[in-house]
Amino acid sequence: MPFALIDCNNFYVSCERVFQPKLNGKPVVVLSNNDGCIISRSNEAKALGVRMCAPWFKMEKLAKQNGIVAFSSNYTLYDDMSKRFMSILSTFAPRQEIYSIDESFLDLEVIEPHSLVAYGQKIRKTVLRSLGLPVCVGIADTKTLAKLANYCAKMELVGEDGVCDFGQLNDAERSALFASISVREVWGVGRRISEGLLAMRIKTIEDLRTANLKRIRSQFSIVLERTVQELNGISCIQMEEVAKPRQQIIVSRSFGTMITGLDDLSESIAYFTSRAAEKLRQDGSVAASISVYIYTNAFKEDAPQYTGSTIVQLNQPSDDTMELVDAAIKGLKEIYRSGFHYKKSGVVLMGLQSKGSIQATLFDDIDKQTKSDNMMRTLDAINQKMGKGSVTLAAAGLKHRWAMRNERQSPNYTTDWSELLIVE
DNA sequence: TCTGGGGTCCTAGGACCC
DNA sequence: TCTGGGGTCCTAGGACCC
Repeated sequence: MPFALIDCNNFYVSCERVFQPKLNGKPVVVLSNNDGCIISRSNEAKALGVRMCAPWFKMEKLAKQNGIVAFSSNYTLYDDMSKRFMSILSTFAPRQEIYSIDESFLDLEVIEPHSLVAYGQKIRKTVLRSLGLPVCVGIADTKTLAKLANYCAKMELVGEDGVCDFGQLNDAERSALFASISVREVWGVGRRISEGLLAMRIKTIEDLRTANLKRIRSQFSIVLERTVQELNGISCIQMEEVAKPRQQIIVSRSFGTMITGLDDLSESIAYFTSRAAEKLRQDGSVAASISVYIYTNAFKEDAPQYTGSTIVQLNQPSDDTMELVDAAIKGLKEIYRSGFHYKKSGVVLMGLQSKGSIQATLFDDIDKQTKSDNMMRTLDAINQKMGKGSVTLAAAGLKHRWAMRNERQSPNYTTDWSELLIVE
């Protein structure tokens, strides 16, 4: 029962290139929030030795020498492109699991085994033609293998034109292929686990596939045991068509400049909490508690370091921005210490539950609750219509001295009429 | 000067109870 | 008073992912 994994090549870079085709064939990178480090690279940038997660300030010289074009990340654009991508894919299979912003599993059970490769090609061509994004397709009997087949397609190890179907390989071919790839490339095997595996002399994917299951279970966990099963074609990880409701909502940022005062920190916390509360209401959820944290810059080893964090319980689960901000500021005051240069702060909404499931009796003051709901609905409606952050709490401030840098951001081509691409 | 942000799941260990 | 085992629930931290 074959799964396909479709993954966009260098997704963020490819999104930028759709609107600036002259960048095709050129080295391009996209930077993280705050223009901190590199999170997406074109193949040409990879060929120049630009590493994933490399700090941008260390790469600027190389960039200048080689004409690397850098963009600040534009999540509004990427999210919109992602929605279009997922919508196209949904027409190719009865069941789809959206796995990340640029990856999706499809259930290809209904496709004849001998025509899977051609079907994969059709998916590729359709996405490229209608959206301009290059993708690779991996096809196999389990999700773990489909991820691996996708990797093989991307690296051009087997398959052709960006499609790899493991069903086309016989046992000997598969073993030889797996023996040539590091175990680190397996979905679910990260740095620590690969180190542990190495100590057991398990280096390649073939080593892991043929490893003793009981030993894997006892030395590691049931998770890795399932991975080994999946490498052997036994499907243990099912498709999840309906996204589970989120368990927590995090909003955090590094600051564009160091800040020291409680006022600036309070502004940032109020602002982040407002954003988190918006997401919470979009999900139709309420939070039972909120965690607040602040960091100094760990990279500045000679500067005094401090991290503070705390969790504030709400009187009752809430989705009201003002209540959440009050709680967050209370938490911040507990953990704030003067005399430090702060680099980052953040909030986490926790204990999320569906608003509908909260018993009416919990809302002891119905009147107050209705007022709050109306206020939040209005707030969200205005911000939706007029743009993010049009109406905010005074506590979130206007100066935003802590705001992140994003000096190289592209326009919101697809979501803002005033930023449409102009063809000259 | 300058080093991302947002998630999930599992496990171990402590608190508490019988 | 001490001793013991077993169960549940919660939380913190680790590991992983994109």
